[in-house]
Amino acid sequence: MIIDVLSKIITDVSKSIGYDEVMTVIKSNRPDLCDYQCDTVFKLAKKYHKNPKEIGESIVENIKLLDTFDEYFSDISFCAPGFINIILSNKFINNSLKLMYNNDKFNLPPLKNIDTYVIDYGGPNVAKPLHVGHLRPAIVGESIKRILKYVGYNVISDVHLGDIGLPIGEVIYAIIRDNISIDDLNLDYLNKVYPEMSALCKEDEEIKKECASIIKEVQDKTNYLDYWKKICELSKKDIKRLYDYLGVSFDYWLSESDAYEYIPKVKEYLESKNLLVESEGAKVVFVNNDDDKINYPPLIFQKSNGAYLYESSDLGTIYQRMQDFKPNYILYVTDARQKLHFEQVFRVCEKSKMSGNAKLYHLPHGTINGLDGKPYKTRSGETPKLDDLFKEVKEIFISKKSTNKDMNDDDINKIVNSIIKFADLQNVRDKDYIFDISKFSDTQGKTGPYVLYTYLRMNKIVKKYESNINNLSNIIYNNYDRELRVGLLDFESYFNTSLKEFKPNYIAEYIYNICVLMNSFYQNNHISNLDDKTKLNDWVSIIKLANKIIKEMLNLLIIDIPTEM
RNA sequence: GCGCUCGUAGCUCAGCUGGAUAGAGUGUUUGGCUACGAACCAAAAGGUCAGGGGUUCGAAUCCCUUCGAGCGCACCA
Repeated sequence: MIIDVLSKIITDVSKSIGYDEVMTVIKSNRPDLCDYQCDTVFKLAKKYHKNPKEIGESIVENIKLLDTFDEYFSDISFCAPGFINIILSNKFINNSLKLMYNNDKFNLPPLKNIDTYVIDYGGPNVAKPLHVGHLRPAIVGESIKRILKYVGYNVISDVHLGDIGLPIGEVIYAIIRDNISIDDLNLDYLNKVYPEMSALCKEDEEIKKECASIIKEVQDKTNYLDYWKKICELSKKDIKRLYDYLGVSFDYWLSESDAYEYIPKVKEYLESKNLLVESEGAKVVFVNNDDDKINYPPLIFQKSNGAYLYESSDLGTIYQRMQDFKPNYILYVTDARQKLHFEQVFRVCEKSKMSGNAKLYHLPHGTINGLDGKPYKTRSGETPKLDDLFKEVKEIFISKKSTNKDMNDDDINKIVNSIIKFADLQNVRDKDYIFDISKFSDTQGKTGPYVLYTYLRMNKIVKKYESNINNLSNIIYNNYDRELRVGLLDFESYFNTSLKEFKPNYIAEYIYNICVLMNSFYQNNHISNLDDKTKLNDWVSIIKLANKIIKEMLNLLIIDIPTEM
């Protein structure tokens, strides 16, 4: 990476004149002055009790003496109060671009170890239609999965459906109450009765208890199994349909109920480690450590009525994953509000050594809020369905331009997907954001359509003219040209941050930056009718590289490119 | 009560392992289609970085404190 190369050069030179410190180079925050900068001179000044000017200037002088200076630098200078300002040489810029074009994954370094990741995302409950709250875990998870696969990790994805918790007991209660036959059971009924029962159980303790005993019987496989199977079947089909539309897919469609056969094993295991304790009628694991400053509530493994919960099935699932997949990492993409839950589960794994050497991470995502700062609801107080959100965005998109209604449906769906996904994924993963339909249907500015539009108009040029990146000259023709080339070099830095932090927003940011530079280039440089064949080859090559990057990065954000727009 | 997030332009947000003049989008005002696609480009205006204190050569960023918002805390998921 550019930054590593420059850091090493400066560090080596500094060492050679007696300053022992790793010199870190960063992208310049004064692009009017330089491309990259190094601020470590301040540190040296303190360490060696010298004036930063004296140190900085001597480092710069010695870099200028290097035989290889022209390979990398066009200019390097010391700037008060303590910055080393770096301007890259055309040669270095262009050689780096060639490397990106000619190598797989734009010259990302190969992995040292091909680790196995299990990634758990989506996680919807059956019997409930997917609503806007399900959007984030699905696409954030899918995006992280694609990023990990892109660099070459072995990735196993699991939707982990919630199919055997209390809400399902509530729905079965209603089915019996309303005397619905299995054949008459349908999605509309489930959609209606789920929120109704959830409200009822909050009010009425007795009914809640009955629902709890119903689900206990399902867990024990003693009763209601035909209803339960039918509910799961109906829901799963509907959930798959929407995930298909979103481009979200899973290697495994396992669910909480699949974990139940492992719960006795986990129970036995925890008992063998003397971790399972009876408390207030329930079986719990105390997860506090001696040096904890705060008091963590115990993990409830088994309720006093004998039923199991989310915590128990999560532990069962970990048991199953360790046995079947032998992962190095298990990632959970869920709502940030579940932080404490995962802290408890992970602590049980750690105390019991159940997860061996595998690392377990909760990758929280923020909530989609309304303007009031609370989880997004419609005016009537319901959480809007995902189906309706897409329908609405589609309608708004079609009405934006008179020609849009003539587009083919496939292209429209791709653009609608790009609007919603780019609007979502550009947000920092673990922060809440405010949902605004006008923002979620915008096609101008920092949006999916802006990126797609840029790609398509550039792609016409790429298709029209021949080019060969290996013949790239060392000329950079003007500032628009230069800024685009230097901008492309940021790829590895943005990508690696995304990968390291499991945050797709850095990739979205990079794509957008490149598009801004491309549009500016496009508007100010005209390629058609260029007589200069070298210039033509150079420019088409750069655009070709930029478009290739955009296409592959958009795929990591689950955005497909339409044929036209 | 304890804990976790957070407070930056009218609005929605970046920037937070300390560095130069705090950046985008949107909105407002203005200019650009007889040149490869105007879902674009160019420019202007807009900031006591919630308030106060501290550490530092240097603080939106680190520490303390006050105020304000959201979320989580034993048998829901």
